[in-house]
Amino acid sequence: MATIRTKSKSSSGQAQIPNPSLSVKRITIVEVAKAARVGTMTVSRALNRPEMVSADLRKRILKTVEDLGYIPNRVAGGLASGTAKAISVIVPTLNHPVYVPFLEGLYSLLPQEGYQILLGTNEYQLDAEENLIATLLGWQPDAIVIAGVDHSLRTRNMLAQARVPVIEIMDLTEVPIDMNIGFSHEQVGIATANFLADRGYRHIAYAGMLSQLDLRGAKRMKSFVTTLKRRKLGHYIVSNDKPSSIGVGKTLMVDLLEKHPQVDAVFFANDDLAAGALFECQRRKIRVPKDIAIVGFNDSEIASQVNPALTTVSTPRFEMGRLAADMLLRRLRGTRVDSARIDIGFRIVEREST
Amino acid sequence: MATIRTKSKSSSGQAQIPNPSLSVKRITIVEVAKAARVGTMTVSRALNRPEMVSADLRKRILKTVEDLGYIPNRVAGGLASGTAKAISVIVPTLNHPVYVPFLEGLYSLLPQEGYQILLGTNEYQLDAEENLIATLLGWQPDAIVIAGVDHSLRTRNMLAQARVPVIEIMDLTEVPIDMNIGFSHEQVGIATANFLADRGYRHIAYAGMLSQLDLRGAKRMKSFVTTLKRRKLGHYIVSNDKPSSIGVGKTLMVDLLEKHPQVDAVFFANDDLAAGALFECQRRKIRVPKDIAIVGFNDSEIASQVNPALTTVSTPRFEMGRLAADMLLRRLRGTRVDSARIDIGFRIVEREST
DNA sequence: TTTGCTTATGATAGCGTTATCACGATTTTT
DNA sequence: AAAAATCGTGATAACGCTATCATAAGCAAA
Repeated sequence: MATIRTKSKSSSGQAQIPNPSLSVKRITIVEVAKAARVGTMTVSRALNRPEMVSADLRKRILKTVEDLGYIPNRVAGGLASGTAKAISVIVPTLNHPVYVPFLEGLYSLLPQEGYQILLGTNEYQLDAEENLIATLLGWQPDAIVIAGVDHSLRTRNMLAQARVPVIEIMDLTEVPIDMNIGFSHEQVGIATANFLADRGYRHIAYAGMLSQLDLRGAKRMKSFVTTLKRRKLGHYIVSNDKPSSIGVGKTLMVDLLEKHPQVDAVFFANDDLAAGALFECQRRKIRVPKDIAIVGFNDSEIASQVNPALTTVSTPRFEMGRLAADMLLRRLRGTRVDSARIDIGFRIVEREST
Repeated sequence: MATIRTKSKSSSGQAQIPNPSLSVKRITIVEVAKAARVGTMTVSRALNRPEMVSADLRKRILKTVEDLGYIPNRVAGGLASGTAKAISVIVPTLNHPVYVPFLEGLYSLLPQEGYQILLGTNEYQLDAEENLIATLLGWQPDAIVIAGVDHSLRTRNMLAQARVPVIEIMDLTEVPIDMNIGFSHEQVGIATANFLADRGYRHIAYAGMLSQLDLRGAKRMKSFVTTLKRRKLGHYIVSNDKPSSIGVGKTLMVDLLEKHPQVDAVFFANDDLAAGALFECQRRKIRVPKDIAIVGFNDSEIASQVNPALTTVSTPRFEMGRLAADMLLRRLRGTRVDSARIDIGFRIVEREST
């Protein structure tokens, strides 16, 4: 099937906007002040602390601002005030269902308080993280949000020296750099192992990425396996180091069935993987949960919609983002934040796949 | 199933970082210059245009920078140079499978060239778009990327007056503000209608959101229906104004089967909706494509993985992002960009659901 | 040798805001 | 009525960097 493009004149001529260097001078606060016959400070106040300016003057200034189409230069304002009204956010990747809901949680609160989010992704490379943080710190953010609690020493130092609120999310640590919101991945592994063992499964596998690529998954895997061992049950591991996706879930399932045909339950590193595995079972007419039970992780939408619906571990990602934003805002307002470390918990959601 | 939290001391005491206002003075370029016994300009050059500084001096300066842990203040630099090295990006929402791959395309090129992405979402509200743009323009971005080609007059004016490269994406228009990369949603509607009609389907439906919430979907729907009419085929529409998701796909399918039981093919506004509908068919033992054919839109991963795999319209989202980034970078480097409007096309991918 | 041309470095003046202090004009208190 | 406090406004000096011009040193050309 060939790519379809519009038949007619597909691409028109030159770009229409002239060279910016020739452009007319932008309107600054000085122009506004002149036009409104006041000082620049009064304009600044009318915009930022309206209650400090008398009602009629404020009205006049706001009208002038509107008429001239003045847009305050945040870069200049940031330099002058020392606070750029920006918050740096570092996540491993956007290409994973976990981080988007978390970001939406942040976006649901921060912009309306005037904060711009500066998003950086390190694509799971720990060394890239250091550069990324240096870059993001250069914007003089008012706070930093970073996924995970396992950072290089240099990263920790840079973050601590930034002398700015830092919040580590998605995982828990006993020694946060500053604030920390998340849940215990070790506990997830234990709970899931017990859940499956209690339901009578005897040959239980973990499937996901390992090592650097999914540090938190590795934590779940470790405690999952330890728990199974303690309960003297068969345990198996299949892994794949490609970025997580439905297709990789299929591969993992194929792999698992080949290597360990006796397996009767699998805990996947996330719901996409679990769904991919489920689809593969459908194709092979393997009955879920009768022949094999599947447990996902995150409670993404897909988990509740497939047939059979997936048992999974519900993690409050949106809420984590919102709570993180809320804690930061309170901290930035100067309010004391009394718990620097919040265990937001998780829940096993039992559906039809176990 | 109760939420599980770590048993022990769940939240520890106070945040560890002291009040920023008490903090020691940050290291600036002046400190570096003093320590390296050079002028500030030489430090600036050593960092930004290393070829302008003699090799030994450069080495000394870079070592000093390293020793002191100096991080250049981009806000100050941006103010001084007039270019903040930032690019504003406006998308409707993150909560939709289309925008993330597009953003990844941008992220695959812009940060490595030193540009920070300033991301804003308007959650589909056109009036929010104006505020958002004003906010983002305040950062003096070097360029602006915006999803869609249908903007309010005010928005168009603000963008044009910003005197900065603007690139509209995801859709095509004859009158771009500046640059434009996308494909024709009208053509998608026509092509899909013809595709289904040619395969013998006679009672064909469109299912998706309508109106403001999905302007581009509405364009597809319109030309889809027009084409069906021209071919004298039955056409039906079901819609729902909740944000698109797998669950909504199920609802739409339920709705459709109830209102128009004679339907034999459906074109969904995206793959998530289509997948949700497919899952509902599975539950009801409706055979796809025998009883009803399903076509999705976007070629997201889920489309190729479900059973039966979904026929869908492949849209190059990542590539669109990458191409947009590439065009912007060339423009920012001063190179002439010879086509201001690119029709990137689409492809119907036939799989098992038709 | 003198002149001119590079090249490497530094001094200085902004960039567009906001913090701060100062100053009248009011209002309140004594 | 005088003194004190409060309020609204503006002048000015940063904020930390880079553009620009000036200068010194080195070297080639005349």
